[in-house]
Amino acid sequence: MPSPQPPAGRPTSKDVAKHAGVSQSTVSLVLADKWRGRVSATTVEAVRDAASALGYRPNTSARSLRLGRTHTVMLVVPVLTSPFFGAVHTGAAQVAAERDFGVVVYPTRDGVDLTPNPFSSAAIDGVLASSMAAEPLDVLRSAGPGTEDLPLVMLDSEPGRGVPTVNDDVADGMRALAEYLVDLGHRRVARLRSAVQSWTFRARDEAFRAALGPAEVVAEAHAPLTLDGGRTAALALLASPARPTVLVCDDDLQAAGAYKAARALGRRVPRDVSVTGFGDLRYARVVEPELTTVCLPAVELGARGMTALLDLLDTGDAGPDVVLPGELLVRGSTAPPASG
Amino acid sequence: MPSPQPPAGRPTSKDVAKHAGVSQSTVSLVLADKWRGRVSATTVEAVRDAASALGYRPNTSARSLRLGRTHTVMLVVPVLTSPFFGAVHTGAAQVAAERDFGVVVYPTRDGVDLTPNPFSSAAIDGVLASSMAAEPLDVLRSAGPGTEDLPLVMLDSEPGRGVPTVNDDVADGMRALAEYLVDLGHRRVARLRSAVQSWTFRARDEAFRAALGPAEVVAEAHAPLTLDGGRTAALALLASPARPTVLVCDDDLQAAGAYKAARALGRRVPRDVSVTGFGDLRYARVVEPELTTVCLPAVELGARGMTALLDLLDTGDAGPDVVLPGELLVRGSTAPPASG
DNA sequence: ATTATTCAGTCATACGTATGACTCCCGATC
DNA sequence: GATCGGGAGTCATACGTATGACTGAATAAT
Repeated sequence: MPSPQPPAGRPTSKDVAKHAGVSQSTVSLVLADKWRGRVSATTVEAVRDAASALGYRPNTSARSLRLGRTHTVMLVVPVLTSPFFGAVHTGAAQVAAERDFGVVVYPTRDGVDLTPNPFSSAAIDGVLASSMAAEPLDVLRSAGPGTEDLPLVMLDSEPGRGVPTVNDDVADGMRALAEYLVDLGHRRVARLRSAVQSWTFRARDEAFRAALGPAEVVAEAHAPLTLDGGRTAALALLASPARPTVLVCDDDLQAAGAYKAARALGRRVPRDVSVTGFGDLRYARVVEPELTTVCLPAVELGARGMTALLDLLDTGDAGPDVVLPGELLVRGSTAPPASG
Repeated sequence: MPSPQPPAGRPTSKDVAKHAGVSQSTVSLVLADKWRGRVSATTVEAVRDAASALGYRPNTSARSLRLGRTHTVMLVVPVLTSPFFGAVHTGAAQVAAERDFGVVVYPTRDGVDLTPNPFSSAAIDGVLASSMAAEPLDVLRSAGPGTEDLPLVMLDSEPGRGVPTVNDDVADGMRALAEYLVDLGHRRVARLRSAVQSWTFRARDEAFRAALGPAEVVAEAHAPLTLDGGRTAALALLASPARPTVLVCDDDLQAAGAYKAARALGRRVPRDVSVTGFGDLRYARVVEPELTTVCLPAVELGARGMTALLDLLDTGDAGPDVVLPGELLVRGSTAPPASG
């Protein structure tokens, strides 16, 4: 006949208390490091010993219930398969882990908006949202009651709209790129832009055009940030009667597609036409010739964004908007234009 | 003088109860769909109306505390920046969302093992772990007390060790690849393998060798699954005195590196040397010529894995081990060996 | 010697939900 | 007329934690 099992589930603070010969409150105090002036050093020691002896880990649900905070935030990204957003996630997750926060990632599937409502199933203290198609505030508002005032930090979004932002300095990168191309001698530029018209893409384009000086954009197309999107659009641009000498893409993967278009048309990169990308996570160095591109600090973007969000949660202030510098990486896909 | 604010936080089941003129229990019963035989149809209606009128969403922490289950699982992957694991995540997240589970992702950083203990900060009902360097069971055991018996499903791990698995049929893909290469006329094969020696890589290699027939592996190297890892190792393999006519890589990114090595040595792909990859998420079609590779159904892998895990949680049974077919995709990087 | 202060803890309660045990009422059965 | 059965709900409690209010003893100040 089996003796009545002691529960033997995960140990609770009560178990620790019993083991250390104190009350549950004391355990809680000690483990929350709020015992100064309330508990003696020897008791603190005893509680700590008991806790580690039993392998005690506080119950997250109970703590969340009590404190009204879940210690979990949501990261909103367009897709999960992009190395760029993977890197953003990496940076964000690292900071979150250091500050003992969990991260749940929600993919918007590239513009398809938030359905089903992701906030319904997860208990979230805040949101770190990166470049979305719709206005972030609208998105949150439409996500159901109780979410309007969820603390929010935006990545790569327009500053100064009442939401803290952490951005790449896309403008600076594009400016450097424009100046470099002009110096090479390019005057007729084709632009292969993103199909989705979010702020960050508009900002890039404006900065680029503003820095073109003697050169001008003679052809332009919009396409998804994919290999095939880039290839198809580039096919048209390269055949443009305006005869652009360089193709400036909004994304490295688009640029890789442009390579294929150029090849299909019998044009050599960079001899017959130069190509540039944007982003530089993985693709830029895979292709041949390696791609001249603007490198964005994706890991740091995620890290700084998460830092701002957690600061916002802890202190009510996310700190000043952050702008991280991009960097122009000159590689093999750009050359002076073919004469003529 | 401000009137004493009604709390005005998120509405609770008690608020719904008051609004509907019933007790909190009744609300709970109705919303959990357990009212049959206990609540009349009209009351059910009233409760539902009140709930949606107030925008009530149950408090996840309280529910978790009460039920002892968090409705959250952890997905363990080597890295976050890989399109392959991004796709696994996509599939897993989708299934989880459908069954109202949250997913938190934990990256092991490619073999660096689980530190700090990820299970301490998150409250988790189960783990879906994909190809890790260490034995999964050891990893879980070492993750601290209380985690040894966490429900677990493994992706791409050896079946029959007491843990439910969901695998790609890597063996079949490799067999098809070997036969294809032999048919092309290749006899001297170089193998560029993963640096980490987990089961899935061993299984691939064994299947490949077993199907080689008249051909044989004349050179072999281990390297990280990166561009530079592939390039460096391929440089040595291609210079091997055994003069392999084809380079079979464990990963598409490695294969892209091999392209660069070949180019550096003045060898053309596929005229002078054929190259094959493995995985096929994004990189395989970016490179030129496009890569002959074995395509793995990453999204479905994640989806089936999550399905198995949630079944395990719900019914105590994960169902039979799953094996998903891989597919040989013949593209431009393979050709008959150069004569001689 | 009395009062005030500090120290070292404990008590009790609340967070929001889910559920077994209970009550009450009305119609049917014996 | 007394008993039963079941329909329609409510009550009370537990989950594990955190914390403001309290207590008792010892020490310091007056």
